[in-house]
Amino acid sequence: MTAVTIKKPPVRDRLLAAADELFYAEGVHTVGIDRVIDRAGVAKASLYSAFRSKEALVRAYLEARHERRRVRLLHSLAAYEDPRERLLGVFDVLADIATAPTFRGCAFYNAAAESPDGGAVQEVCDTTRAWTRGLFTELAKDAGARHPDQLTAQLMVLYDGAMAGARMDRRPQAMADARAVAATLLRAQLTPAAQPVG
Amino acid sequence: MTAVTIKKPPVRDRLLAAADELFYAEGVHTVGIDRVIDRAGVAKASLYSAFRSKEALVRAYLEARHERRRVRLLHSLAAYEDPRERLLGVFDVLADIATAPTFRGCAFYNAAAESPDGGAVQEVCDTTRAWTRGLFTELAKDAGARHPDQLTAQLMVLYDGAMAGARMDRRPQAMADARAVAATLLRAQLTPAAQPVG
DNA sequence: ACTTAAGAGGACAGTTCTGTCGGTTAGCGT
DNA sequence: ACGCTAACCGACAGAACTGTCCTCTTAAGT
Repeated sequence: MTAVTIKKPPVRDRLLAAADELFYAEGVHTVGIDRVIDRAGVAKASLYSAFRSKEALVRAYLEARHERRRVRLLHSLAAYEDPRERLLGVFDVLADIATAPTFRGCAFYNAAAESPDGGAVQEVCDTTRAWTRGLFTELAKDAGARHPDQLTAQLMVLYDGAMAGARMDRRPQAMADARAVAATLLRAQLTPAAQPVG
Repeated sequence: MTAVTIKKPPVRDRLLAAADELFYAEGVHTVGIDRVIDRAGVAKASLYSAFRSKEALVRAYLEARHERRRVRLLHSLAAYEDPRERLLGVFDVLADIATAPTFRGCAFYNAAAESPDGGAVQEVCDTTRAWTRGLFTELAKDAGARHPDQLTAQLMVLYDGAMAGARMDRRPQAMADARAVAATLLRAQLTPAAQPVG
């Protein structure tokens, strides 16, 4: 053996790519293993050697989604100079995502809708949402918000609502609506005249 | 025949009640017919005489949900005098709904997440959302909003986001967050100083 | 050239799902 | 008392699903 570097065959990647397309487009429960291995061009035994079970594949699919979105967001936001623009830039990225013809809403919410509570899916969702919340808090602080935690909670509502609305109404414009609301909220948190919300 | 009034046996109601609990709690695709008829205490043949197929049962389940929510909303909102309070009252109703231990987000979004696009589920969702949108528009006009259509779009984002956030984070407080944002938006649409968002 | 391991392909078991059908029981009006 | 219908029970067909296992091919390393 020549000090093999843990060996990383493209089998895993092909499986994840196939799972990503199918699971997102039709739901993790609707799509069976056979469909995935067919599209990946992989034997069933190979799948079960790469992943313990279908649930493990679903989990990996969601984690890969999260990682890609994380990178994309951070990369896009890095281009902004003004911290307020940067915060609103999140919704510009979402608008981009929602215009894709394959867009079908939040992969995590979708998976959670058809998965048992307390399972692996919920775990990944919690992690993902915690990261998003942390991002918003950071952005809110950088933008000079007076109540970053409150603004974070409100931005999460906008984030979730924009994703859900764009999906259900097939209307990417929902992202712009959310962005407009976010701009209003941010302005209110910077203007000294705003009163605390009760 | 004694001018039978289309006959309405309780079988259908028991089926719908069982379907409501199970489909909402675990997802329409996860729950099989056998589980439904078990809980309803109904024979399988009875189910298929009352509904053409499982899809028809799912559709009826969603339509019944919509009807109940419609009645509940209209009834609750009728108690308000001030039209602005009435608009925000929608989110108070949602807060009530989200505190129920069985709350698991929007039944329509959940069903859509695991159903093929363009099917019966999407149809019911479209109808439901159109009604909700109409309600918001009406409330926005009554409240004296300057741009009712714009406000409606934003309220839809808040509605969707509150439902999604409360579900994913197991945090009914998201409804209050959305209400606070709605109050800010409404105030901005009434104050002459607000500038158009764009 | 030989060895070895990875992966394709597919059969298989065991379960579960939807939808249908026959046989039987209970209730209800007449 | 009788007949009719609604509904229960269960068996069944046919398909689809997850996960395991076995065989054959292929490619890479020595």
